[in-house]
Amino acid sequence: MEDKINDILTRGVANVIPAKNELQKALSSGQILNIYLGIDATATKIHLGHAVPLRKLQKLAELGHNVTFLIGDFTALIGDTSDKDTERPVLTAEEIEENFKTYKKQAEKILDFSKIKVVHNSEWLSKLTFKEIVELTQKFSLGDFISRELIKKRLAGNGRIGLHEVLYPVMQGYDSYHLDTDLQLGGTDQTFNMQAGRTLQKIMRNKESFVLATSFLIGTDGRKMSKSWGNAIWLEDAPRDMFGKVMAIDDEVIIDYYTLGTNVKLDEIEAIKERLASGENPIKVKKELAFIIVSELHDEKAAVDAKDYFEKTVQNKELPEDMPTTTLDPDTHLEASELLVTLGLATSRSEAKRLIEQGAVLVNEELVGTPNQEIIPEDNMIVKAGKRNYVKIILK
RNA sequence: GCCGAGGUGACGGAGUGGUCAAUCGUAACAGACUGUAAAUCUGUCGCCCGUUCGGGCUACAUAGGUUCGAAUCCUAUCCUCGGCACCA
Repeated sequence: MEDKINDILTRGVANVIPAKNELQKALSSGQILNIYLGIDATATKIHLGHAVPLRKLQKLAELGHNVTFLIGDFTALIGDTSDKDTERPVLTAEEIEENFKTYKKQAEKILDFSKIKVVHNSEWLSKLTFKEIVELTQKFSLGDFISRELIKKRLAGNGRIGLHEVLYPVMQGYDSYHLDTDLQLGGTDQTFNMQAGRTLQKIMRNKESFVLATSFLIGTDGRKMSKSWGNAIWLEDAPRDMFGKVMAIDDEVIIDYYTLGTNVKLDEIEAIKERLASGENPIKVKKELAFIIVSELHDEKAAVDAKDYFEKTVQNKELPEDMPTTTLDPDTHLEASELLVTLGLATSRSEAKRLIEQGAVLVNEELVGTPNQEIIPEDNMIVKAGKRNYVKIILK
């Protein structure tokens, strides 16, 4: 119990407001807390970084707290046409449900929804009257809003700030009030908005509540893991891809991945840190990490296969046993460049030509020298273009 | 509505009459190297054709036009952004 609380309070935590030890007291008191985490209703894909607060939510649910998963469908329902940057189309209620279904399928790898209540904030936000909204806005100060770094920058430049943007923290704060929240979770980018909930709980209920902001996970290229950078490990990545992506991370972030991306116990992670510090080859540790991540998000069998595949194809440069096959007529005599296109190893003949000229194409382990070299297909002939793409030819 | 800026390849962003299939960065791909699918280095990065070297086609919001020649100039249209105005 104490261990679990300690884990919740330290692992991947960027900030606890008002203070870590206060939250610890609340969590240890035996009291059942109202806890929630909100997501954008447009979200459909989850990556390992998104999963950080989800893991925390799950652990809190396991401790028996009253945990709510909130779908922020209200802004998606009213649309946000003035804010073109974020491309928020108006979604119908059906689309929102559809989105959540895809989201949930992935989130279930981490969350046990039988322990977690799901709500939509349109349920209460759409019912607020203008009078109520005005009263709510009175409780916030514009100064706080514009003193944020990002807003300041936009004000200083000629970036435009829509008035409605001021209302987002207000809405989020009202969510928190409506759920009578004791603790709100979110990524550290949500800290400001989450604090609005504290503000309202204090003013309207005279109740102290907590905000726990989780850290970002570094992506496979060293920058913050993000949808738009293309450096994310997605929960739905196929096991072999996932394994490979983990292997591609910088050695320096191995411990971050253990901490933020797995459920490995903190003291075990300490031991791993020791091993790395003592000069153990990082690739070994990284392989263990990749194995754990794949096991947790898929299953152990998939992890065994992915590890095996990685060792064979990447480390030993062997050909995999189960490579894609294409059936060809024995009479098809094609030029090498054409063959690559028909096999789907290149999208155009120009590309095929380039690959051949770069020495990337092997037929039965033999280098193909020129693009117009004629290839006579044989049964079980293996055509390889680059390190990772191969096709086995089967004759009709 | 008015004024201003602008719409270029996956993205960011140069180019403002020929030397532009279009600088550069990122991403991607290939090769070398490596404990790794990392990093680094090198190369490639519209399509099609002929073995180097070239040739052709399609492209710089859309449609026309000027010109021997346009991503670059003109006209119209559509769209984006910012400011101002209007809002009975």
